[in-house]
Amino acid sequence: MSEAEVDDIVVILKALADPVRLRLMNMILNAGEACACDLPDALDRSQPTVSHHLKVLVEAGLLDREQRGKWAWFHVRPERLQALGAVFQIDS
Amino acid sequence: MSEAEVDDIVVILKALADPVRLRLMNMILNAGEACACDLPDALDRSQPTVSHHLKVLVEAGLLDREQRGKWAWFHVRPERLQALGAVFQIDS
DNA sequence: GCGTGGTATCGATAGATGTCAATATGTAAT
DNA sequence: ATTACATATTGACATCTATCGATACCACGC
Repeated sequence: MSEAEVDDIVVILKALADPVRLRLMNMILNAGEACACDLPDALDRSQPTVSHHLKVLVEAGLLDREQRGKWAWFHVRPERLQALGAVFQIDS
Repeated sequence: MSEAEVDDIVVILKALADPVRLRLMNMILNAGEACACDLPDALDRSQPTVSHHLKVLVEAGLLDREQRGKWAWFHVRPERLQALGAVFQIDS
């Protein structure tokens, strides 16, 4: 594992290693997509806090952001999760 | 995903979400086992720092500690890594 | 028991992080 | 343009964390 690869995987892991963000990922995976407007209530966090967590996940490459009218919708990027799996299975 | 399950997975993710600990896991996975005595040099960190990181990994259930004479040896607990995989593949 | 060497814990410190209130920015309808 | 509402950014704060030096705690051989 190169130093760059370690750093990249750490970005993914840090993004997931928070209860709010893990629940976000789980919800969006299960639903297929989610509107930011529903998330503060669903997570019992303020709107700025949710916005912050969404940004972390997008910057880690784990979520895609799509603007629909005034609403922001988010999807999981599965290939980014697979990068995680590759580290801990049959690999060097 | 229950709240307890989220918290448990977050413990695993937090444990892995550090470059030193990720390299530790990778090294021990590849070698099968590792002696604590070799790790400060291998990771370019002080002995207390490495000891701290090993403790975090053991407490997350990711490593087993085995005392052999004066030396401490560590193994990966693969079932704990599989718990991670279960979250992000075919699951609820 | 005593000394030696490996490992863990303590204390301190600098930097990162989660949270929210306040505010700014964006988007669309009127 | 103006209003309304969805989202992002800023600023501040408390908490957590990675790190190391100093020190304590083992396990063994003598």
